[in-house]
Amino acid sequence: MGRGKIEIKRIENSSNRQVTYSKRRNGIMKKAKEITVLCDAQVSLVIFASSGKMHEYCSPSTTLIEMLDRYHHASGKKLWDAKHENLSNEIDRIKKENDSMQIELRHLKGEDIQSLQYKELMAIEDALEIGLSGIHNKQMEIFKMMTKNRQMLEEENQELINILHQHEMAAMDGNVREVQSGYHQTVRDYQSQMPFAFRVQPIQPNLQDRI
Amino acid sequence: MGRGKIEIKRIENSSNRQVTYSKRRNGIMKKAKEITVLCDAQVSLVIFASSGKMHEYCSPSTTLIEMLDRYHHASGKKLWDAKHENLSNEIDRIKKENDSMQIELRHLKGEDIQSLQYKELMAIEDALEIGLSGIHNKQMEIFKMMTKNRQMLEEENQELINILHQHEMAAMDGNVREVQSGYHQTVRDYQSQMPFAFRVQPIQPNLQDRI
DNA sequence: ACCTATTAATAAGG
DNA sequence: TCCTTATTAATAGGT
Repeated sequence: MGRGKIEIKRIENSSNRQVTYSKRRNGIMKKAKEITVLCDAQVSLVIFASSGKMHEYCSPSTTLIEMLDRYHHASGKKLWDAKHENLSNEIDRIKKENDSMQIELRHLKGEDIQSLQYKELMAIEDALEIGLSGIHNKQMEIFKMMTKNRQMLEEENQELINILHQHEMAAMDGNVREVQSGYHQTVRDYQSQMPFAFRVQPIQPNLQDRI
Repeated sequence: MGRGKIEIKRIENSSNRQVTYSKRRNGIMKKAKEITVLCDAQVSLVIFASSGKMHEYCSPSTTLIEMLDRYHHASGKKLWDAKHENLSNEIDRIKKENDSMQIELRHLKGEDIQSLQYKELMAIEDALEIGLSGIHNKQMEIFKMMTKNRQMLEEENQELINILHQHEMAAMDGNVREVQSGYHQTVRDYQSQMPFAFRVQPIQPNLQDRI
């Protein structure tokens, strides 16, 4: 029912698929509402797009939970117990994952290694050394950054001292009134003659957060 | 879409209502199947007629339970009783624990450390060094054990060589008959004069498993 | 999001 | 419930 007939098979063009999805989703929702009104039926409709986004409809005279209760009664399928079992299984699975990670962590921390065999010790040693070298590289990187930052601050300081010195010299020359009245202008001039990097602005804005 | 237009309101004629119900129910089911195939969507549809009779559709790639699970996550609405709520909470808790362990593991392995702060790097470094020293201690222990074991084997070897030598000397002395007839007795004598540790018995029973 | 030619759904009747 | 068919509704493709 459109400009052409389409086969009922996955729409490969993803943007067409998305458009068709939302049109047809609206269509189904509308049909669900209509059958609810026309025929006194009760409908629960849950749709997940392939993107994972969910839409739902539930007839206004009921709730999803009530529908599921009736489903349970009508079909005999135990949603609750099955759900319970699923959750338990998932917990078991995750707990196992947890345990093995915990063991790995303890081994890396040098704990619980009494019963380990030589090969296992070697593997752990390798992992630790790789980790340590990664950390050392990162530390070196930070160290270099700090050194560079310190140098820049020192140069900036020196420059500021020089400027201050010039300022004092100018004041000592006795031209006090000009200095007082033109103070702000003067400072602005000094700023404009300073290279950008030496202005009083954080050069490594978040450096303090990392140290 | 029929011989005439109808208003969307309850169909009062009960037999008309029933006919329309089954036609439209089929229509919705068909639409649900179509959107599933066309758009990669997942649909769960449960319909109760006013008679109480139930019909359902669920996309073949999933189950109602799975859909409800996803519903739970996507909407945040609680469908389950307290028991299930507890299980869900436990899953969340364990998953969080899992995640933090995973992060810790990755850090110890020198992964994902780009965004770390200096203090954190130091802590990881300390942990790695402690772990490494634990591993080294254990390795040293194994090494000492192996060395000791080797020494004992060497001494045992020497002792056996000496004994063999004595044996050969006795044989060369020409007392061949006595050696032949008394062979087993002789060996037993030699064994009884060996210190316990030098007997041919595994001194570190499972050493081979550890190397 | 809107348009519209075309197909699909279905109301009424048997 | 199934068939038929006139009619309305949904929607595919394009803008």
